[in-house]
Amino acid sequence: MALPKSDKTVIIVAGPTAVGKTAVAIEIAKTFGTEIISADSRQCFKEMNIGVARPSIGELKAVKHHFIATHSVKEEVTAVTFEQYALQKVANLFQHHDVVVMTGGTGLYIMAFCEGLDAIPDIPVEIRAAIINQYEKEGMDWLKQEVEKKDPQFYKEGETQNPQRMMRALEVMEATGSSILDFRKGDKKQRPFNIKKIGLELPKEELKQRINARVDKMMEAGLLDEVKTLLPHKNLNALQTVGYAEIIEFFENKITMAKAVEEIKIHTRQYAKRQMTWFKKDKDIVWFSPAPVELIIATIKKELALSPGK
RNA sequence: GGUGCGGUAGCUCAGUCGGUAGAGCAAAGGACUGAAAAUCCUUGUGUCGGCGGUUCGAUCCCGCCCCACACCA
Repeated sequence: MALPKSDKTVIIVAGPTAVGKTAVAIEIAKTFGTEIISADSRQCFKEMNIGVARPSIGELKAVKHHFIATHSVKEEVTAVTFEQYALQKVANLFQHHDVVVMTGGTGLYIMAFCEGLDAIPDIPVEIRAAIINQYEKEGMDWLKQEVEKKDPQFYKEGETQNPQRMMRALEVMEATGSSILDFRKGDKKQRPFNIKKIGLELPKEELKQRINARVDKMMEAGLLDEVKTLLPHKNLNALQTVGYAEIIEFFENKITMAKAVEEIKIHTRQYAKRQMTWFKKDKDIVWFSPAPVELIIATIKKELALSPGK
């Protein structure tokens, strides 16, 4: 590609939950006198704080963060929302900074930012609602029949056991008349800036202990109260979240509090593993231990000095 | 001490009218293009409490013992 090389760089700090991304990102941002964009599908909600491990007030003050507590759980936030938000934000920040830091654990959001998503027309809300409604009433068999009938290609190649993917395929077909497969070009967009990706990882046992400790701290910090105020919204997508779903079950007397806490720990571990599976596939990521930060920063500085365009 | 009910996968439990056993959860691995902290896929595992007896064959039937729980004393 003959695109002119940019002297602007986004440093992305990825990794599993509870590995210590926030602290590292803040140190990097301080080093470069810049700001942070959070790539987290749950920390963007202003009603969710304790349970999503939002950075502390002190941390947020130390370095300006974006996409934190910017949206309401009542809004629909997706990977596309993030892609647009982050591209806009980065463009603004580059007016005064050469480096911007992005950190977060939502792999799809980071991918959307770095490579873009294939353009698919917006789906009218009525179509989506009707499909969800009917799926809830008639179940997977109905969904499969519909997709098999209307988008046989997807039925052959897609994940026919996965209701979310099947409903997505169906809504695209019904709204556009074309298969979602035809929209998936899979080509990666070029961004007008450089991207450096670093990953943070810890030995499994150590991460487990950090997760356990963090969950206990969340309980002490008042997770129960936070979830209680969100009970009226329990069906919203934002509330389908580790740490919230389990406490909701407790409030509904389905499980004990001890059980809820135990399940949060387990589900957080499973989530961390899924994150690692995603990020390990990305060969652009250079992996580090979260400590010492100095090593990470020294490596970044060296790379930036070598990087073309400046 | 007596009676009852149990002891089966890491956990909760199902099952075998006698032919060496299975679900859910957990665990391990994976996928992922507009719900992604979501959703989905794949895969183990067992001296079936112990010792005897009956039987061609016992985890299943019988006896004794051990352990847990409940009730009665």
